[in-house]
Amino acid sequence: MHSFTEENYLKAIYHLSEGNTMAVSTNQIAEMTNTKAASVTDMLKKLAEKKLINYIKYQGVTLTSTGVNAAVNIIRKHRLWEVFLVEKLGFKWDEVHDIAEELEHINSETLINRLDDFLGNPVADPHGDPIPDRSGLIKHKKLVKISEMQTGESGTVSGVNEHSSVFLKLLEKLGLTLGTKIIISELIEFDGSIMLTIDQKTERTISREVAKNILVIL
Amino acid sequence: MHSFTEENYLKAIYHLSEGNTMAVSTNQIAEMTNTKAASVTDMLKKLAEKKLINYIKYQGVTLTSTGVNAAVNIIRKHRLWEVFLVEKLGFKWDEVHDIAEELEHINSETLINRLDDFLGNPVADPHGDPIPDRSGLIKHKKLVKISEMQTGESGTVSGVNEHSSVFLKLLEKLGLTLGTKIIISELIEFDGSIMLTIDQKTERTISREVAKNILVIL
DNA sequence: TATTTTATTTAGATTAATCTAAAAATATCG
DNA sequence: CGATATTTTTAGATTAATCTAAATAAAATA
Ligand SMILES: [Mn+2]
Ligand SMILES: [Mn+2]
Ligand SMILES: [Mn+2]
Ligand SMILES: [Mn+2]
Repeated sequence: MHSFTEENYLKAIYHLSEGNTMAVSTNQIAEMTNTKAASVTDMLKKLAEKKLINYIKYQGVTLTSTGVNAAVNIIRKHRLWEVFLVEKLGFKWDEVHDIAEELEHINSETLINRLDDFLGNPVADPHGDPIPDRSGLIKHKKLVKISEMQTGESGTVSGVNEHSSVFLKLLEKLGLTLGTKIIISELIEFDGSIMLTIDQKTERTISREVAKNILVIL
Repeated sequence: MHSFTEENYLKAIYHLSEGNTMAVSTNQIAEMTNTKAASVTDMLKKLAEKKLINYIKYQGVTLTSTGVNAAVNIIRKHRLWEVFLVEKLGFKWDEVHDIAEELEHINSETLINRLDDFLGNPVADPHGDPIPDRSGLIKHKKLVKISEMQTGESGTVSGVNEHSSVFLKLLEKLGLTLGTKIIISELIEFDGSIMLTIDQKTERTISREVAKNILVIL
């Protein structure tokens, strides 16, 4: 199969491709993988050789369909392990990412499919991100940033754009964990901060910066 | 911490040291790790440098107490993951070793201790091998090979000396899985094979070779 | 468009883990 | 004990992944 390192590059390219249709640049990959551009170029040659990416010198890269499959499979494993850690071992949602970074490289189709069944075939990980099924299919939900909502609109917190432990801990403190129902009560013009009602009870104001990183289903 | 490879060498040295008090030889390690003696020598220098082994040129190696701790911790992880795979994911006892070889290198003290609790702090893995507790303590049971038992003696199958899938599948076919009660009915002088009664019901003959690899508690 | 800045690639080294072949040490046996 | 066989170590290469510094291509800007 692919090496630990190759897998991490594939995953990085996949995440950088999400949303935009553009090719991914060498520097973007270097930043995401904490390496230098020269190292990335070397690896890109190798991945292109293996037909996992489309690579033209100076023009950036896209994943081939084989490459997408490989990346999605790693993401499937990552997210299922995160669910396991939270649901079965009692970890908190801000504690599981680093361990899942290791577990996602364990190689066994049977293992991951049995884990999937054991967990009850979850559709989302502890951060609300969708879990690809065993055929690689991802069911994306229509999510909106709180910062894009209008006064009076309501929704359910269902995802985050920022996965750092500090941010996730903050959301807990604010009572804005997944599943929480919110209603926008006021948009403060002065600094863009947002007043909202949480679970029909608490009234709270959050900064635009925080609002941009919380995703809701309307 | 230690690299994947270093961990595998430590584990190999530990297993080769079990039982005998002698120092372990370069060739033994090479055989166990599927490498060549020259590669082993290189690694031994490195492990000695890190104070994980006592190494004198041409004289073989022993683990230091730091080395033993490291090795025991890997074995703890290996065996707990094996229990998880069998008890929670429904794998059979002959299917889990290779996956556990990968999982044993996942680095998280918290993870493994929570897994331990989740599994109900098992004392033995699916092959009957003892699981070190979080302080590294191993409770060895007094086990006897069937080949060393006398006519009339009885006991409970509680371990194996051979972990290959073919052997484990054979034991299942013979009805000699862990927990099975046996009574020695006759020792066949001609070829050393052994007749025994399984669970007070079935009468069976097994070869000396098979008998040598089944361990019982009297 | 020419110049300057930025991004990317190449060249050349380094480190970890491995190997083969040769040299050196130890063990075995007549 | 000394010759022979075995084991272990050293020497020198190789491969994967990384780096720094220099060269080159592309993009931005004056
Ligand atoms: Mn994650
Ligand atoms: Mn996640
Ligand atoms: Mn095992
Ligand atoms: Mn086992």
